[in-house]
Amino acid sequence: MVTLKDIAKKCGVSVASVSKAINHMPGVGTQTAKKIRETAKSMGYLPNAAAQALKTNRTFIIGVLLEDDDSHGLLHQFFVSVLESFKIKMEEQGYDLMLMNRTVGKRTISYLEHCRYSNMDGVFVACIDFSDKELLELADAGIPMVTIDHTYPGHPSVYSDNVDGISKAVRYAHKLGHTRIGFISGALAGVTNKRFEGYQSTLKELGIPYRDEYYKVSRYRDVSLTKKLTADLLKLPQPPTCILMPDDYAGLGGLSAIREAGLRVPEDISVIGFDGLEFMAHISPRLTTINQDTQQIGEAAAELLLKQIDNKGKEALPAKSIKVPVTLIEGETVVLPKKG
Amino acid sequence: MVTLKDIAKKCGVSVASVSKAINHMPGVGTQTAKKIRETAKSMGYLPNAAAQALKTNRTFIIGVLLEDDDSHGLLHQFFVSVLESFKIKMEEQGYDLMLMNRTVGKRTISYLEHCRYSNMDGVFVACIDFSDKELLELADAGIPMVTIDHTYPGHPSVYSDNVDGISKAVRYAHKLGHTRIGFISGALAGVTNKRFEGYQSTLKELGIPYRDEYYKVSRYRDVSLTKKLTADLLKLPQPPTCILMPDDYAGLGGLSAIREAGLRVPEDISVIGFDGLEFMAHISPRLTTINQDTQQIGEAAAELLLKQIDNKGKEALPAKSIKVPVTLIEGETVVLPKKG
DNA sequence: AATGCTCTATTAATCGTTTTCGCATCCAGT
DNA sequence: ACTGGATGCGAAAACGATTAATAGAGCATT
Repeated sequence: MVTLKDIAKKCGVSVASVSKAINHMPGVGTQTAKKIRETAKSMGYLPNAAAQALKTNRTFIIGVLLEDDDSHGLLHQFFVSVLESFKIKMEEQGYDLMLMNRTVGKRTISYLEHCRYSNMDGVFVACIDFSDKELLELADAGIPMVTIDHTYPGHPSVYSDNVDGISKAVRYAHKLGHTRIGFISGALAGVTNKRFEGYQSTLKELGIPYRDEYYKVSRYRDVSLTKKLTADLLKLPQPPTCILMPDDYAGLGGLSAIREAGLRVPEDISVIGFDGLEFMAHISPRLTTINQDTQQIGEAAAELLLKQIDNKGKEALPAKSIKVPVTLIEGETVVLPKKG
Repeated sequence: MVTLKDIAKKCGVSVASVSKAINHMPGVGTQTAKKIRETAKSMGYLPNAAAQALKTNRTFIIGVLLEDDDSHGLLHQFFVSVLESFKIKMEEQGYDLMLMNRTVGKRTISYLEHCRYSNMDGVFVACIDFSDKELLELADAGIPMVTIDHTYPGHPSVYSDNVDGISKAVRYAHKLGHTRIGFISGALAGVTNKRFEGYQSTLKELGIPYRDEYYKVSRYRDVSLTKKLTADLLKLPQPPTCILMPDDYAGLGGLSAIREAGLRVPEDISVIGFDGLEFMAHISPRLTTINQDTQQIGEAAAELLLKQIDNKGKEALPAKSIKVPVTLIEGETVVLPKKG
């Protein structure tokens, strides 16, 4: 392994000069600096991250927290898409992404401990259960952090315009003639509340009375629960003609319940999803859904996190959050309702 | 931040003793050691990873290479599932996973450089293009490495029993009465060759003549190319009655081509996928497919990598690889062929 | 010629650990 | 009482980098 010392010896200068030359710091002659940099390159020098971290207290490591209830965060298409975009942006700035966890070598540690142990410069959080004690602890630790879909006091976050998303869905269904619009939401949380708000307010705006039996609480990405709740909706004496799903993936359960009830989508029942997962475009019928702009979300998250990191130590930033607009993707699952 | 020094001061002992006590090394009295460990815990001591890495030359960081042609490795369900399982196993042993990349801070570096810079203890590689120059460079660097689906000389790997997988598919189709069995494979590579081998040999065994026009080369996960090739197969004067797809995801393209040709699955054409992706179980018709045991693959990969890491410096291991059995998941996409 | 200034380059301290080595101390065995 | 081997502990040298302080050289100004 080539170290500063090796380069120093070869160039006949001190280690300090080499360090300065390589980092483009003042205090080294132009000629010397050039020569140093050249030999460094020719020797294939690479700084030692550990040594740098130890000395500078900066690791350029970002922790990624993608936990799900069933610990399958990485399988969550939506979050992974956001992560991809986040990753690209962060890498441009020289950061590495490390997956966080609660077990470092047999014994269990907390997220915060893992964070401190690895000396992470910041944390990216996208998950389901934001009320987790460990997350709160992490949020309180003063480590730069950005969250998706949920805001912790003192930290910035990025989220889709959920109110508008559901509103767009309801309006679209209404435009095509639906008035009996059911809504199966995810578990109760910030995002869900916003969506419910959009649901209620848009119904009101359109002059459609809110019917409590048309609203069900499922869980995000839970296919079987969503399937069951969809079946329940279909059993109502006067079932909805259009159903909004918690998300595309859970929506698969909804579609399956409808099939099993002997009904067809969209001829008998219309369905609208949420997320805009890639693979949904390839299955039949193509799901009409509210698309979350994962690329923009990821980039915004990166930006906010970088800003926080740069600002560390100075007065706290006003923790600005960013709301990302959503769009409706017109698929094949919404048509005029049958007369009934 | 609590350091060994702080603990030493509080306990009235030397830093050396503290270090030894905490690491359960001999050379410290039982009493002293106990006291040291207790105060360490009470002070909330956590070792500094950078310092440890610098001193010991071990980082407990594993690089994860999940690149795809279109750089969407994380979106690849199959690989991500394997990664999940790998991750759990590695974390148990105290390792952290870091996503690898080619850009660290503006300038582009190679995988190998990234690896060296961060001082990774090992690398997990799962991707498509194994002939990438940079990968070869990485494989030659003598860093512990494990690959999925491809074997580099000198390194262990884990892969599904691809020969048997396709063989199972062909046999299953044959058992249900198919003799015109088409095969759309992924791009030519190790895995594909194995599968083709299984295809040919099983046909032969069953006494079905191999027909070149029934074999097409697509690319893994490529929906639109697979769609086109499926359409081509259907246009044959005597099209196959059952088609094996490169993988479940690409298979969506196949299904879509069949629909667009005005045919139905499975009534008109039977289809068999490969992978056993989770979400496939939720769409209709449920895809009959060859399931890869992602959990076992991930665990095996972890095991092999750990063994290599432990063995570092000693004589090279015989680079044992592991073949993981596959199973056929009976879905709804294969039935008796129509007479024709 | 003395003074002051700018520039370059070096010395040395430091980050938090691990680990080798040496010095006491203590006890058993003679 | 003396030797010899454990045993417990500390001093100090690394690991590879950054950075403040410092010293020397060169040049211009008075």
